[in-house]
Amino acid sequence: MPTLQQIRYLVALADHLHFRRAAEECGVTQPTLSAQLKELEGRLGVTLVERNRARVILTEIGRKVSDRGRGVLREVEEMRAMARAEQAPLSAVMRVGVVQTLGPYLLPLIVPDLHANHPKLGLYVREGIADALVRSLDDGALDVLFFPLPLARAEFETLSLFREPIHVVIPQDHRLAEADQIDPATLRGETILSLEPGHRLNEQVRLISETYGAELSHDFEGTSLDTLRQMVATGMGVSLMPALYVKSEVAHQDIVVARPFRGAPPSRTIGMVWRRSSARAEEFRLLAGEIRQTLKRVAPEIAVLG
Amino acid sequence: MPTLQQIRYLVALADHLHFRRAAEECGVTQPTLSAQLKELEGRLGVTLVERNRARVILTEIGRKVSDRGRGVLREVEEMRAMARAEQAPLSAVMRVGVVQTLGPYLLPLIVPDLHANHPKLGLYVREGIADALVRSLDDGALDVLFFPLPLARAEFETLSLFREPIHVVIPQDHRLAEADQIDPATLRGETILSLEPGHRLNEQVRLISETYGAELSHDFEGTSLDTLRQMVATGMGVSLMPALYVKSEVAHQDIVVARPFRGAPPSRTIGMVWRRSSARAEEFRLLAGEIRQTLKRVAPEIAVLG
DNA sequence: GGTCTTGATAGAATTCTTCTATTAATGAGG
DNA sequence: CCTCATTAATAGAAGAATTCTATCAAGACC
Repeated sequence: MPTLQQIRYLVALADHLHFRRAAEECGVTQPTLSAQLKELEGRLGVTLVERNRARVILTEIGRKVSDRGRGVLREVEEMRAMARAEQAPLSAVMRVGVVQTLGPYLLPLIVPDLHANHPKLGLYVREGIADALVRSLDDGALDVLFFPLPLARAEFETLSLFREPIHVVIPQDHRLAEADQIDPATLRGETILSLEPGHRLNEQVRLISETYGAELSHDFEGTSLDTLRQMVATGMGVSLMPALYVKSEVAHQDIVVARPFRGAPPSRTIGMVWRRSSARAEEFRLLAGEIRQTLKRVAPEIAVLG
Repeated sequence: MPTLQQIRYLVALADHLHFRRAAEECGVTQPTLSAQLKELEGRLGVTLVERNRARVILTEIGRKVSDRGRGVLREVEEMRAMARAEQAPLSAVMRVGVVQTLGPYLLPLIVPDLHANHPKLGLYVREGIADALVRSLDDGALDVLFFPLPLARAEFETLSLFREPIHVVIPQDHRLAEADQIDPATLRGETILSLEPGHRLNEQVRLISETYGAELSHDFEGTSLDTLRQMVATGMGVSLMPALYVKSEVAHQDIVVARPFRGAPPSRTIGMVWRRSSARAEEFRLLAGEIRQTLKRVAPEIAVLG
């Protein structure tokens, strides 16, 4: 196989048609370039250059090979440029996974700031349910997750971002809507609508329901928080939804209303998760810091952690 | 600069996601591949691979770099293939220069055979007058010439192909047309039309005219043999033209006729010329051999040499 | 808890690359 | 015609790099 160095020498020679000057451009001596060019000819099995003593002429094949060589060197240069760009943190594509119950309501809050501060940071976002995300993170298809904690996996490193209160979502004319805050005890006997199993939020809602003696509906399970909200609006029951969803989709309309719990509200903790072996851990921590700053400003209703 | 070897290793690792197997494919030991990959990461300044002990995962940039690397290796492979194809003689582009008074009448005779025997031989043909052709050969724009000999240039190597008789071309009703062959002495006093200066044929015609006491016309000089033939047809004079042109353009029509000289006819010798330093000399000799064979068959009126 | 597999590491051997010094060939100029 | 300058090739030594063998450390698996 020819070496890149040899290709460099050939291209330089094609440019200068002069051994000494070509060698100079490559920062080597003329015998070095002579020898390597001969070696290249040997490896390719063809004569690339007519050495005329008086003059240097590329053969037809020499011209073709050096043209191709130019392409090779250009590609290698681009490869190096890619790597250089990567070295500046938060300036390359980051493949992000986020649970469905969070992505559409969190990302619009943080992405504008991120984009403004790091215009070269590309976010490739994939939404999914817990299982699929963890698998993708594991096999390297994703770099980092925004995910409900805790997530007990030794090979992952996690970092808490914020605690997001769970609110009660009820029809506007529901009896519970009368109070500004919901006493957990008043949930007893209510029908709670929840997402289908597989969502982390489903488990959490089930837990809260059990704790306060509410009935978890198994007949109707939503595939998204939006369908769940529609179901609540038809009077099929009430639901428990995270604060960022409420902020985004419930607060500004009035078919259903959201009420916080009284006292210490149930909440879910959202954090970032990446492979412990990831090369970009530092970058993720940097990112977390910025996200916290942004959230403190744009979403005071959640408790930023760390 | 990364080396091609390192790129090979990275691509192999990207394929196998396994150091030992990747090393095996590359025909080296695992520590070699490990070390070179680390070296590559050092040179690029980025982490390409997450070394998880349990598993190997490419980083995002690692994927991008290895994809680019695949492109680099492919280009290098094509370069090698080009060189390999070149090694089979008469299978690459040959840049041929030929004098205007010969090209259109010789090449149709020899190209069909050449193409049949060497389908991959590409002939790039450029016609021109002597001076321009010699300059192009000299500076490497052409590989070989078909050219009237002798051509005394120490840096060129020549090889005779054939001797082409010069015929007398005359209007059909001309007094000279009565005989089957022309006695040179009968040319005395005739007006001879010739090509403009710069053509080798012009010099030769002038010489013959002087020898036999004919008048070389300076008022009308043709830029091509075809215009010369038209001028002969209008009765402006007679002309001297080489046998292959006669065969091609005069024999099958009857406004003008061609007559050979009686006895030892004047002739021009056509040969091949290339730079002594050319890498393809052997190929040219091979080519000459085939051309001679072909000409013996398709053009018995010329004397094949060598 | 032992065994197997995997990739990293250390140090030696070898192979490649490059350098300096010199030679051979060519062309220019007196 | 004879130097002088220029150019690329060559030889041999020095230096750099790659690769190898042997070994280690960390998980995975039973």
